[in-house]
Amino acid sequence: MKSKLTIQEIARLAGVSKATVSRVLNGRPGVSPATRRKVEEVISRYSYTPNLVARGLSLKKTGSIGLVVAHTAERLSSHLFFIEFLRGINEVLDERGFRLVLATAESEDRYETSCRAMAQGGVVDGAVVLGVRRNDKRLRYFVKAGIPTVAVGRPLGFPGIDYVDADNEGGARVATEYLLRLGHEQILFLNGPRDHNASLAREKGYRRALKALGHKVDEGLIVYGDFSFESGYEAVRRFLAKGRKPSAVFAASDLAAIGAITALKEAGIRVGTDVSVIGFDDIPYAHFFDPPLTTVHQPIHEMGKEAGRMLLLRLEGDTSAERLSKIFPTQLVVRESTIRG
Amino acid sequence: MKSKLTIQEIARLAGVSKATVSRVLNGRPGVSPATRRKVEEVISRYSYTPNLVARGLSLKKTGSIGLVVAHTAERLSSHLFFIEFLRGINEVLDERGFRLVLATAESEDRYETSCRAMAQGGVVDGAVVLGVRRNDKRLRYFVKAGIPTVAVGRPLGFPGIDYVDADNEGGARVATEYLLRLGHEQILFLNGPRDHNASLAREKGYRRALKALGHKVDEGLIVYGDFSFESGYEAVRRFLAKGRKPSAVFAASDLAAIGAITALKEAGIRVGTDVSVIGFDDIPYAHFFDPPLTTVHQPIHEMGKEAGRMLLLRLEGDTSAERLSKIFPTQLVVRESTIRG
DNA sequence: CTCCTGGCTGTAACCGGTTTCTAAAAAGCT
DNA sequence: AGCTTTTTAGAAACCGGTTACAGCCAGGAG
Repeated sequence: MKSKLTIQEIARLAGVSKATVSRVLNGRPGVSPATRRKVEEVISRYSYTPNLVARGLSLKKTGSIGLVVAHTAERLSSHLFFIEFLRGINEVLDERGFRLVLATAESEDRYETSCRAMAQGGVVDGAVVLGVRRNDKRLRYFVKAGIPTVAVGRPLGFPGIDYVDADNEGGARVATEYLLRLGHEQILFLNGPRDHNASLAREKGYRRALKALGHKVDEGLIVYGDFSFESGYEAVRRFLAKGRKPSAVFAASDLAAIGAITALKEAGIRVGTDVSVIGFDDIPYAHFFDPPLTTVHQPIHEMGKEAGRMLLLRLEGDTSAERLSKIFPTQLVVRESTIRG
Repeated sequence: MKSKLTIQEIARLAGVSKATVSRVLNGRPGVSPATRRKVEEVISRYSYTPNLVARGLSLKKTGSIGLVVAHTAERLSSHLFFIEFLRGINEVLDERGFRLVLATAESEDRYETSCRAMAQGGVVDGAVVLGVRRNDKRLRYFVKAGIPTVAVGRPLGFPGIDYVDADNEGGARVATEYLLRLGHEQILFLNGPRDHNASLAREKGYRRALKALGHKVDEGLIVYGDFSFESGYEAVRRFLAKGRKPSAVFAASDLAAIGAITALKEAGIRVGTDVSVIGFDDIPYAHFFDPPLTTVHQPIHEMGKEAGRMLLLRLEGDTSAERLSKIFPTQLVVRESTIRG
């Protein structure tokens, strides 16, 4: 069994003290060129790497960032969001040597304990919280622990927290207006969960569009779900079962839109001809669907990168009280699930 | 600014020593009920949580598991694999209080340094490596550092490493035989990268099926790609450009299969009628495609859970030299991208 | 030649926990 | 009551780094 090399051991082998080795490792001044070379030689010969946990304890910096993502159970839509976001943020953080630590769980309570451990246990220097909700408990933990945090989605109730968000309201509004201009009157809105901040913003956009174009809001056309395929599917089935038939469907996620399309197809209704459907997210598969899905695009990858940049800024000492935030524009991508205008 | 609570501080507040607080925290014996209650009271009043980094240094256990995943650039197929796998393994690990730390990068060299830091820096107790290749460098790092590691995919060249894998060979064989029985003669095989172990196994299955049913292998029908949509799309275009027309396509990933279908459609070839296409993976969207994709299903979620269990076993002291491994059966899921038999 | 300055290096304290060892106190036994 | 055994609790060492501080030595100025 190889006993791990310690800085002490390297010091002994190089005939110097721990302090000197540490200085060499961190490129600090105060070491003569000759000694430096000698130590470096030993380090590379034994291919020594310092123990990051010990360093972390000493510096009170771990080099890890927590990525907190809602219990993932069956939420494919958030999955795709997650993966794109992950790629974006990792790109930025990895460049600076930060690692990502995941906090994600299926059940609410486990979720909470792992969040708490992460926030208070000092295992992360910063955190990114995905899919913030009203009065988000997870966010509260990080704030209380004094850990720099970036929220993805507007963190209502946390005035000091930096965030990135997509222009959910604008996107929903543009999509709804587009449907209205196509001549649709009855637009079924399949929203996400009631307490999800993004849902609120999208609903606002939906309502605004109707008002702006002089329509009344029919509350019976607004349905809440959880962004999933099933929730879209079931909502449309229930709607049809009541004997009503939507002229258009606007879903707050692509997955729910696909669910809706599936239900419509089953009922013999032709999507893109008899009825229009618009989704939200523009997941990478949206243009492979049958029919290719018209949807509201969010620049998720960019949002991930920006979240990473904000966090780095804070970690590298930007103590300005100024709250950082960036809202990314969304864009309607017209494909074939909407009727031709 | 709140100065973080330390065990020292709690000890002072409770009027005992650090050692006693530590014993209470870890439920160790040797503390009288009265003292224990007193300490617990203080802990909960100040809602103190021990610093996990310090604990990690002392115990030489961090409670973190590294999840190493190939540079994700544009590999959507692996993304979906990744997310499903993640859910599975997290389910098992979270239950035991382990965190997941990601090592993933876009560029090869960054990837390597972050892997090395993870392996040698003592930040993880164990590791899971996804998508192993021939002579995998990443795997080597972990082995050298003596960190328990589970590979996903058969780790050729690492006889001692535990692994989970899908029955790639069997799956490919069954799919190919199915196509042959449908009467297809010219089966274009869109494989993954040459050095990917899963690719090798799938190719073996493809060849075996042909031999078993008395067909010759036409080497010109085997093409290597990278599992991506584009690679499937381009491969089929090139094939068609040569004036050849496949009677069936078997792709080593669903994404590549979709790419192939797209190229075929563009050429006016009807999939499921003129030609059959089979994918591999059964990504969650496979049945939404047009046409719904016939594919080889892998129980990714289960594989994730099993990888987690293996790792836990090792971490909890199973030092048996016996190599652990589990091969999960794959299953052909027939939908509508193959012609009716 | 002495003194001062500045560069190099080592010692020791510290980060916040765990654990071994030992002393004191309490309990058990005759 | 006196002695042994057991329980309880604290002191101190340790995990593997970083860093403040102090000492040493060489070179330059006076």
